[in-house]
Amino acid sequence: MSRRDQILATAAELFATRGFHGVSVADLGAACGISGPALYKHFAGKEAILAEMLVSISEELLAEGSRRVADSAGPTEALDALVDWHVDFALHHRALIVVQDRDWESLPDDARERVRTLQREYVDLWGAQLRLLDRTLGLDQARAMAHATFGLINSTPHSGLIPDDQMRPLLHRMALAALSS
Amino acid sequence: MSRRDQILATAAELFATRGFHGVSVADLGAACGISGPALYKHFAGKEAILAEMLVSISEELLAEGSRRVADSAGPTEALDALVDWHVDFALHHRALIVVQDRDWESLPDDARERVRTLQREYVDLWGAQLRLLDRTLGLDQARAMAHATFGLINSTPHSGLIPDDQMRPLLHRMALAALSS
DNA sequence: GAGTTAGGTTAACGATCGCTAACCACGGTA
DNA sequence: TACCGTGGTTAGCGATCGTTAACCTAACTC
Repeated sequence: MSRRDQILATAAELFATRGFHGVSVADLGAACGISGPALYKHFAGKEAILAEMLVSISEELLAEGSRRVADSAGPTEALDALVDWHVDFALHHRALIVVQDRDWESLPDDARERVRTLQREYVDLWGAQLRLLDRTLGLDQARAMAHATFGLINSTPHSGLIPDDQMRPLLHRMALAALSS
Repeated sequence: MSRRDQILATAAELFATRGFHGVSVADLGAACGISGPALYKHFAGKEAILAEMLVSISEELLAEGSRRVADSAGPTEALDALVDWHVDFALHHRALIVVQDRDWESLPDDARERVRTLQREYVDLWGAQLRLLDRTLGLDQARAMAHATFGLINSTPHSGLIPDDQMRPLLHRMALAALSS
């Protein structure tokens, strides 16, 4: 893992527990084993670290989500694949999930707009499958259902009460039940 | 509404959108129509504002939740009443819901411990009803299910895609379906 | 009418913030 | 061997932070 990647991973953990404004560049540097100003050899600034983190995970969520939908035979199978993917992502990147919906307001304008666009596409990816299952569902209602399901799955990092191999099927089952209601 | 209450309400809005560390006392004072240092006539410090905010909503959630469970005939009715209460609270206090699970790490030690205790009791209130419905459910599994449901309902403030009178039944239906899965 | 209190003000303090400047060590290369 | 880019260091800058101090004014009380 390059130093750059180490900084991104460490920043995700620190931002997740203390918030973007609650972590100083000196803190972040120290957690990486270097001094604060050394970070500027790898990133343009503190905001640039947050931006790269959030843009890349938004892209990854959307890309793999799109792939899974394309590989599915129908909306039921697609939603199952989407839930599986999102649960897997949330369990493997707890810190990133927390940072994404907590600190995206701290992004510089261009990155914030990019993340918002990617997230909207990801929500609509879910919404489209929901509307194929229920033709009476409105666009915004489908979006709201997708959003609520993200909330359900993303709440995982806060708890961590049971081991992952129990948490995964539990979240999968609850999410599908909520979407099918 | 007293000035004290105005400060608490304004702080909830600002903390919700910019985070605890992202709001200065000067910002908060200005949003209340007074100067920054004037806040110290009403609160011991910035952290004390956050503490009062989070402790009081944790107490309110637990108190009304307990009341609704006590007034219910059985676990199914109790869970329905709990969902109804939580959805109602989340829709009426969007800002507080956001601050509660974003900035509780910024609380001073004693308040953080108090909030954690109240939240644990609230989670167990839900968990107990879930375990009455399904005797095979473990304690931590029931807690995890309650937590996931909070995530589903609490995600509402982020979206706001559809009006409240549509959002309320949607969340209620999804939450109950998830809990009954 | 004098005194007290509640609720404001501005000024300023020390700490900490993000960031830049200046410098240094080292590995690869001409 | 001379040189240059990479990735570090420490010192320090200006801005902003939470907080305190000193002061002011209006309302209420004895």
